[in-house]
Amino acid sequence: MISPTVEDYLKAVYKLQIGKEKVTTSAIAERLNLSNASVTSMIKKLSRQKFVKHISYRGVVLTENGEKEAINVIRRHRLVELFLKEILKLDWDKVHDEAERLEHYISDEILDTIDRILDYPNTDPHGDPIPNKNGDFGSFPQNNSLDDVNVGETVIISCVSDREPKKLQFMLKLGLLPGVSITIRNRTPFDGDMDIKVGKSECHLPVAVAKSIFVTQGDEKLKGENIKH
Amino acid sequence: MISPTVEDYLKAVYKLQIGKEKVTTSAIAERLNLSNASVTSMIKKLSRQKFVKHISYRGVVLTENGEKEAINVIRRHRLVELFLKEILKLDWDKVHDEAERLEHYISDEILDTIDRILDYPNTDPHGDPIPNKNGDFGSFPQNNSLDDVNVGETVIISCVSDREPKKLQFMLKLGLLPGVSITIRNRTPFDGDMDIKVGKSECHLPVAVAKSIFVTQGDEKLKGENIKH
DNA sequence: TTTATAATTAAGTATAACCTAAAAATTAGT
DNA sequence: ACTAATTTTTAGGTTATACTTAATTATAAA
Repeated sequence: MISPTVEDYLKAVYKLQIGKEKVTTSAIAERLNLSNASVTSMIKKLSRQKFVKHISYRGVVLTENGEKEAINVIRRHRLVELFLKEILKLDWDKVHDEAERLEHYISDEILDTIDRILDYPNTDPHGDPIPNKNGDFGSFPQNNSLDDVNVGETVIISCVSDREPKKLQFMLKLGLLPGVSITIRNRTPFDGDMDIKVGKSECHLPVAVAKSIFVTQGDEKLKGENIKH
Repeated sequence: MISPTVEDYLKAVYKLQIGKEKVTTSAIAERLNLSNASVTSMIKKLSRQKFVKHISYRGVVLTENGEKEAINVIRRHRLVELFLKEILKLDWDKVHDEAERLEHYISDEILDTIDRILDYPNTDPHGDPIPNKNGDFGSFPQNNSLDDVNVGETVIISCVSDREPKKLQFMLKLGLLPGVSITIRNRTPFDGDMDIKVGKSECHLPVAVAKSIFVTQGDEKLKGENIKH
């Protein structure tokens, strides 16, 4: 069996690996808030178990099997999140932390069931894609950070980063949810904060929040078809 | 925090304590399949944490707090079982094992929610009572083992023991579910097997199964009002 | 009162996951 | 290319949880 801790490492490597070909020890250490030494020794274990390929001093890459396991945890996490939100009506900003625990204890049978109940969804409550049972994510349009969008442009929120309940509550208050269209009105020089239009109202967005919101161009096809709020 | 293992011990003590005033080390050891020595050392730990009162060589009793925690785990277990059966439509004989794991990881908030969704039920899928949030079980009529019922009597199944999927599948096949009325037709001498009438059909019941079925007298009020199959 | 049974203590194993400090390898700056 | 700074690894722990067998001690039964 694969321990919760190992699952967390695999998930971390998977996420850090996106767009790169190697993941460094210190990147993992930083993400999981551990010392480099701890990470090195866990890497050795993961390597022994053939979840990663490790070249000393050169970082790690997930093996095919490691990636399979990582995607599986992500699938469990995101399906559980959506289940908690849609079926149990848990608050948007709370589902992440609950799923973070439960993802390690959901059996395949239960997972299949909630997948069916939710009608095989493609995105979780934050807009992140849910891989299907085979580990395929389907095709999603390119995402940019809202922080990188030019003044005057109109974009659609595709997903928001999920780990900070405080930020999520703030976004919820402003209606900044996946699927929502917004226009950049203005940018404050120096600090990078922005004024945006959401629906009919205007509001001010700290740059830290903008960095946590990912968007697609307004004219592109809406990301995901089953977004439910 | 209270570990899954400790929760299992508390549950075991609680169940063994019913009808007795002390629980012995060996009774716990037998139920959990552990050596007496292991149990003794865990008892010391539980005692330090004030979950049990232990008098050396004389057995243990749950403290008020220990009982509270035990009932809480039982509540989580039974609500999860019912949730899995009623909402996720998991097979009757599978819910016990799944709940055995999940009971340790369900937050209060999620538990409250499933309690509400199930409309504050009183009994789990095997007919066992579910304590409410305050730890009260409500009043349930006296249960006897089907094995103790005389030939000719008609009784209603109140609950069945939940830990043996094989037995549960057998009962399910014969329609022996909580709430169902049965009549004892005949008993085989020596082995104690019985012939019973369930609905319109007659069937033969091994004594081992009869011992796992608990019943109330047919004329008494039906145990629990919210039994759903 | 001896004997059988049950419970406890002693001593140790196994696993999992983490740490600091020191050493070694790599990378960056000049 | 060489030195310095940074990163990674190794060495050598710690802590926590939960289990074991074998030997001892206490209790209960004959």
